Amino acid sequence: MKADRRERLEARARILKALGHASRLMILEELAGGEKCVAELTRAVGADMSTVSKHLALLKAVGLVEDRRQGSQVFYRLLAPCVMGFFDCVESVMASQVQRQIRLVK
Amino acid sequence: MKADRRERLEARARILKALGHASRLMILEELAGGEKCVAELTRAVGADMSTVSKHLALLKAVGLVEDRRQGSQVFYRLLAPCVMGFFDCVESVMASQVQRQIRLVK
DNA sequence: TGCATTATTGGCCAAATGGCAAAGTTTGTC
DNA sequence: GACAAACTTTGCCATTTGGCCAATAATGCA
Repeated sequence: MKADRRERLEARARILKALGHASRLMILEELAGGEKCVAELTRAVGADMSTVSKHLALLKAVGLVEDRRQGSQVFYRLLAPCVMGFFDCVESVMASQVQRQIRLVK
Repeated sequence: MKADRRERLEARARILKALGHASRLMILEELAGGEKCVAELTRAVGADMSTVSKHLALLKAVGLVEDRRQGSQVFYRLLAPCVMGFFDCVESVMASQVQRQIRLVK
């Protein structure tokens, strides 16, 4: 079915879209080093806590992180460490982009 | 430097963001099978050609694809086949999401 | 119970995104 | 040059996004 493919692609797109923001990437990088509470992540990102909380809600909604309440704090942890492996590929895209720019200048 | 990290993350985010759309994923999937002209991609995506052209411009801007004019046609090809490897990871996120839903129902 | 701490939610606004239609560009053909 | 074909760009519009602030939970402690 054609609509079937669409749906699968949209599900994938939702997850990849969640990765398409610098603050969320920073959060994931932090979480790659172990679980952290919202306050810690807020400090790392450098935005309002409400903003960070929304980013976390989004990451959770797509299944990239999980949360755990402990007392008055909420700890988040990375559910899909494999996403960290994306970066090598992304870096290579960035690098070849630089090469192309150089070629254009020459 | 702190701003340095931000910048790197934003560069990464731009590329990942470009992957966060079903139509663009479909385009990339098509291109994974070899270069294709805009008309072919338009047919595959099922949107207006102008819309597809914009998606292609975006993918090109972030360095994921390259274009080549041949006569009146423009052919696009995938520059970073490694992005296709993301999907396994993304699928695993989707799968564990389903598992979590099932756990909630039980 | 009252109050502080930690986090989430709702309200609001500016900016970005994605879509089609119409106009413009480039190439090939007559 | 005129016309068609293949794309791209521009214009416009509706929707989404991301940010802060203020208000609302939820927990811990005196």
